Amino acid sequence: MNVTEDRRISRTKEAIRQALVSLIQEKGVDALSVKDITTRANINRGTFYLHYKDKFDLLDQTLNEITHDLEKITWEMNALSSDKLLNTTMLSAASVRLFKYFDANAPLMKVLLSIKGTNSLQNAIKDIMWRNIFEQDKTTHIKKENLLVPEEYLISYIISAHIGVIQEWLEKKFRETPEEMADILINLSFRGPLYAIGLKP
Amino acid sequence: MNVTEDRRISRTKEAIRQALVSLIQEKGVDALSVKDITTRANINRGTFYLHYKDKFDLLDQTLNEITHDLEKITWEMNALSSDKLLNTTMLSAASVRLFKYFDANAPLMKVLLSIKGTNSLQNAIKDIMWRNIFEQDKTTHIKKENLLVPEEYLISYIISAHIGVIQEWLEKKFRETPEEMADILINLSFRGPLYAIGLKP
DNA sequence: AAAAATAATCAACACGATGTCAATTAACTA
DNA sequence: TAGTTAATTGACATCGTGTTGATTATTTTT
Repeated sequence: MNVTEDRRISRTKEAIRQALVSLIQEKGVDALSVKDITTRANINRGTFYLHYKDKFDLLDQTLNEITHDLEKITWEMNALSSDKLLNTTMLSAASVRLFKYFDANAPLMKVLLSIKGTNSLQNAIKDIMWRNIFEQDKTTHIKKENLLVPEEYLISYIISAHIGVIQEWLEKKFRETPEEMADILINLSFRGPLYAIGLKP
Repeated sequence: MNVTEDRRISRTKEAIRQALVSLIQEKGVDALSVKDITTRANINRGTFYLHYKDKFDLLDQTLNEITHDLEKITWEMNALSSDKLLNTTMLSAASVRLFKYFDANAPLMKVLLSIKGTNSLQNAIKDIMWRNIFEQDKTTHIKKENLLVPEEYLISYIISAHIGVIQEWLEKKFRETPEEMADILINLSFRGPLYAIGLKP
C-alpha cells in the first residue's frame, strides 16, 4: 500500500477546499451548490463526485480534518507540559495556540461551529475540552457525587459559553489577538462571569 | 381595514406549520423541500408560494412568530412583578414559564436554536435576556467601566451558556420538568459553574 | 524512457425540485 | 346573495443533481 497521495488528488481536493471557503464567505453554506464549488475550483463537476458523495459529505470530511488538527494541537500542548499540574500558564499557552488556529481558518470555523448534531465540531470540541480539562491526571479532580446539577448540563453550560465567545470573536471584522482572547477566556472561566461583570467582589 | 384573517389563510398556514414541524423531526431541516411540506400539509404546492417566498422565508416567518411569543411571555412576567426588584422567585417563575413554552414547541425550537446569523433565535433571545436581566430598573445595575472583559464577550459567554443548557435539554428523550430546569439554570448562573462542580467552596 | 495505472475531462442522460403563470373552482366575508 | 379572495389545477422553463461510458491527461511504477 502506498502512503503518498496522487498529486492530482491533492491538487483537486485543495482546489475544492479553497473554493468552499471563498464561496462560504460569499453566499453562506445553505445557498451553495456543488456546481458553484466546481466552477470556482476550475474542475469538472464530475470530478467532485469522484471524491465526495455530495455537499454534506464534503463538509463532513472537512470537519473531520479540522477535528484532527485540533486534537493534534492539544496533544502536542499536553506533551509540552512537563509536570502533571494543570496550571494557568499551560492553559494560556494552549488557548493561544488554538485561537491562532481558529484565526487562520476563520471562515471555515464559523460555518463548522454553527452546525449542530452528533457529528459536529461543537461536539468534537466538547470531547477535546472534557478530556483535557476534566479527565486528566492532574490535581483538579471532579467528584461526580459533588455535582449540584446533572453532569451533562454542567458540561453544556461551560462548553457552550466558551464556544459562544469564540464565535463572537470570529464574527468580528477586526479581531483581538489570540493572546488577548486567551486572557479574556481565562478571566471568564476562573473568576466567573459574575465577577467579570463586577457584581461579585 | 379588517383585523381577522381569512379562515382559509389561517387553515393553510396552520397546515404548513404542522407539516413543517413533523417533517423536521423526520428528516431534519436541510433535507426538506417545499414539495415535502405541501404534500404533508395536503395543500397545493402553488398555494405555498402565495404565502412564502421559499423554504427559508417560511423558517424566517416562523422564527418571527416564536420570537414574538417569547417577548410576550417575558413582558407578561415583568408585569406581574409588583416591586421593581430582581428577585430569585420572579426569575424562577419566568424561567419555568419559558421552559414550558420550549417544551411545548420542542421540535421547532431545536431547529430554530441551531440557526446562526443576525436574524436568528439565538440573537432574539440574546436581546430579550439582555433587556430583562441587565437593563432593567432594578437594584442590580451593571457599570460598564467595571467590566473586566469586553462587554460583547461577557454577553456571549452568559447567553451561549444558557442556550447550550436549553439545547441539551431539548435533545433529551425524557426531559426534566420546567421547574427542575429553572432550578438548574439558576444554580449555574448564581452560584457559578465552578461552584456547581464542587471546586469552589 | 516506456508501460501500466489511475485521475480528470467531456458530453449526455434521466430525474426531481423550483418558481411562476393563467384559467378555473371553491370558500369566505359583508 | 353578491362580491371578493383564496386555493386548485396543469403546464412550463429552468436549474442542480448524481451517474455513466468513452476519451484524454497525468502520475507512478518498472
